[in-house]
Parts: sequence; structure tokens; C-alpha cells
Amino acid sequence: MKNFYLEIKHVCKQSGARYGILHTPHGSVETPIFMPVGTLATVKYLSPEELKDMNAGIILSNTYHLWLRPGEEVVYQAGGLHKFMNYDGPILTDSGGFQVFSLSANRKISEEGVMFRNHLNGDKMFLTPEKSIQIQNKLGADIIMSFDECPPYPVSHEYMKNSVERTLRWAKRGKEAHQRSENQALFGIVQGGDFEDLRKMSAQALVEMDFPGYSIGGTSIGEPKDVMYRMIDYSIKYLPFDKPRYLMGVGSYDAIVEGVLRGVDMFDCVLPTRIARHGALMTSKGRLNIRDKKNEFDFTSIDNECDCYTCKNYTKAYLRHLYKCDEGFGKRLLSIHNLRFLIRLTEQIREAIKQDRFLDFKNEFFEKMGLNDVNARGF
RNA sequence: GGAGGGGUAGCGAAGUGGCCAAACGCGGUUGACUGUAAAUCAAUUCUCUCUGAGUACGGCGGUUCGAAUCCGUCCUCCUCCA
Repeated sequence: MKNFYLEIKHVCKQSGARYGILHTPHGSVETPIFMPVGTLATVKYLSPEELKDMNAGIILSNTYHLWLRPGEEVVYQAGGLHKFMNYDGPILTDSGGFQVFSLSANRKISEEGVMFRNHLNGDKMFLTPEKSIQIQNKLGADIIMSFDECPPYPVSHEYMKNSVERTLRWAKRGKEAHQRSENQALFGIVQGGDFEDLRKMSAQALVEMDFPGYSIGGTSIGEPKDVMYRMIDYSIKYLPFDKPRYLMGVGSYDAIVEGVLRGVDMFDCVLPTRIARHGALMTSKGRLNIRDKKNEFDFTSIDNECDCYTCKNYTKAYLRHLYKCDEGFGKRLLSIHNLRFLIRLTEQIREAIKQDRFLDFKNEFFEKMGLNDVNARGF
């Protein structure tokens, strides 16, 4: 499609990491990019204006959730997701595939699709690759996802092989059902867990089908970090250079840096917003739990290196107070900070790539964050 | 003045002879959270020289092998009647 493509502007001579511009029907964004998640057509607690202010480029929404409420027909008649939620930047929708994993207690997977009971009232629902694409066509995001199975980690080679093969057939079916390929970019999703041969098979088969972009799925579901990085390597080596690569569900700052090093262009994650609502913050000195008593009389900002609205205007003592009183404004301020932290991180990453010093940047960053052990939990 | 009902850990509130350092909720302290079933979940919350010991269920004194639980007495709070 003409109005969707990745323009690779620079490859870091030091690291091989890439800087680019992703063109979409709703504007262009720089990559590598971190995309905030707004499952129910809203990034929880934040307005579109606030997202713009923090330089958020693409935001996510979710097929499964919008299918249940308010229903894709409502969004369609509203004029599509952009109009419905008043966000004129690029939007990406996930296919509902991840819910097959996260709601796994109530589901049954077959060749045709997935039978499951929804989380709202237990109604039986049946989602297929075609149905997922049809819903996403109606929602109208700029980037949409194939309907995949995201098997848990770990799982046997046999199970994973069957799953990957089925997910490939689902990708093909979804691609054939896609009615709006001129203005919605459908991504294929590489699966295969920690098995190199299956990642290879998955990636090569998807490339054969020729998608405008490729996602790497099945990561950040409980596996150790070094395994996650291996999964990325196993996948990316078989993906075309000129197409965007999207690492799904990854949003810890160390994994973003490691992902970029391996050639990832796009990241999304609920982590910054969810942990913000729970009082945990990403800072240039590592993790901070705002609830802790040590912040009671601390009248400094969360992070003196941060340029976000929250850090410019509010103290830890005040934010702790709002948190302990369960005030929505506190969740909003903390969400703004964490999102801006990751977005600013990607800005720094892009700058370092352009300057051919991304490896130096990575080493300095890990040093600063105290992340010497690859599996240490920076976040 | 009379009748009745209460006083349990920071607060509320169960328990009414041994399984009670005392359920449960709130509050407090801390941890977790990765394509959002998440304003959620978990741990911890009398003291200490802590796989044990010491104090503790309004105060004091009894009964009993054993009391937050039974008896006496005092203090105190609430409701109703005068």
C-alpha cells in the first residue's frame, strides 16, 4: 500500500540499529517508537491532548474489547476509531489473539477459530481470523494485526509446531478476508516460542505471504529476558530489512533498548500505564514506588531529568498523597510520567542511532540503571 | 434515682472455658505488575535475644489443671424510664 511504509533514514554504524520514519494514513512517526496502549479506545486516565503533548505517536486499541463494548458497529457509525475517540494520529489495533492467551481459562481453540466465554457475563463467543479482520476493518485503525494464538511459555515443541502452523493458516485466511488493504496495514505475527526452527518457519512463511509489516509475538509472557532476546533474534533474521518490525507487549526500558539493538522498530506495552496506576514509576535512577513512606516529606519531583508535565509541576509528597487517597488525578499524573519516560527514552535512542553511538548509549544507560545482569529486573 | 445493653489489637467488629496473639473489614508498611478481565494482586501489621518466649481482650481480685470467655467488685460509655 502506498500510504503505509517504513522509510529507513539511518542505520547506526556502531550497532546496526535503525532509525526511520513510518508513514501511515494518519501521519508519519519516527521509529523506533513506543506506543501507549488504550485498550478500550482510551489510554486510561489520559486525554488525546495529553498524549500529543508527550509526543506519543501511535496508540493501540483492542479488537476483542471493542467488539464486546461498544461493538464495532458503534465505532463504525461514529466514523471510525479516530473520530470516535478523537485521536487523529495513527492507531493500531490488536487482533484479540492475546486475549486467547490471557483469557485462556475459558477457551477452546480449533482450526476454525476460538470458542470462549467473555469476561463480562460469560456469554459464549466465537472469534475467527476472518471475524477479527472484519471487526478491525470496521474499527478503521491504520495498522491491524493478524489473529494469532499466543501459546504460554514454556510449551512443548510439538504443541508449538501445531500452533505456529495453525497461526500461519489463520494469517493467510485473515489476509484474504482483509477488505481495506489500501488504507489499513495488516501485520503478520511471528510465533514459535524459544524454538529457532519454528521462529524461522513462522517468519519465512509470513514473508512469503508478503505483509506490509511483521510483529514478533509470544514474548514478555513470563520467560526470562535472555530468552526473550533470543526469540527476537530467531525472528528478525528472517524478516525483510525494509519492513517495520513490531515487538508486541514489550515495554520495560531495558527490553526496549535490547530490542532496538536487535532491529525492532515498534513497541507497545501496558506496563507504564498499569504500574503508574499502581504507584510504580520509571525514573532515570530506576524504579520508584510513590506510595513508600520515604516520599512522605519529599518535595522534589519524581525524576529531575524528566521533562514531563508531572515532573515540571508536582512533588513526590503530593503524588504520594494523591495515590494514598486513591485520587484519579494522581493516576493520571503518574501515567503521564511513565509514558513520557518511555517516549523520551525512544527519542534519546533515535538520537543516538543518528549519531552512530547507540552501543555507547546502551552501555551508558544500563550502567546508569544498574542493569548489569541481563535478567535483572529493571522493569 | 430505676431498668437494660456495652467496654476486644491504630479504628470498626467477631469470638463467650482449652484448637485465641484472638476471624473479618478498614487503616499502616512493603513487594509485584510487560500485544490491559488490573483504581489489581500478594506479603506483612503487640514486643523481644523470634522454628522460642513475654505481655495482652476496661481495672483489681477470685473460681479452674486451664479464663477474652465463669464469679465478685470498681471504673466507664450508651439507650430508655423518673
